[in-house]
Amino acid sequence: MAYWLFKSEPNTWGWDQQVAKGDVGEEWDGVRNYQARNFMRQMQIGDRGFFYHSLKEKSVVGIVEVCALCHPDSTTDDSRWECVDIKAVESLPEPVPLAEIKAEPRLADMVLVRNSRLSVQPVTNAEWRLVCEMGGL
DNA sequence: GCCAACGTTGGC
DNA sequence: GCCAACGTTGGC
Repeated sequence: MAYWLFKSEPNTWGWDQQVAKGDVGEEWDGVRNYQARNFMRQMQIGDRGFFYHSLKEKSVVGIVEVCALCHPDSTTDDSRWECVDIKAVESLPEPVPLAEIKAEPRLADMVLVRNSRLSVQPVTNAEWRLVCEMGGL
């Protein structure tokens, strides 16, 4: 199983909305970036991901699971763009702010630190465990 | 609100 | 195929 990170502007699509969708989940649509799309193509059912709020919050707030493989993005007719579906699994007891991630030397190579603009990112097993721990899981 | 970093576009 | 110009994102 692989780990990922999904980034969203909370005023566009927030964790509360994701949770409200329940086990049905929701398309992670609107991605218009080849790198991000290519990562979504690699995802398998059951892969886990962090849900990150950008802008004012800048925190990892929850954990999601991939519940549908990559398919055409329903928000565009452009066949280049595809996305997976994800569903909320659980909230982090303690959201992990970007500042804490940056302050942790073992997380210095996280894509979130290295390339903050990429909206869908891979996360290593070690990074996953550490951020879960920092979030109180 | 500003600006740096990055990706995309289009002219040559 | 290169590179300048432009647009977008997101941290500060």
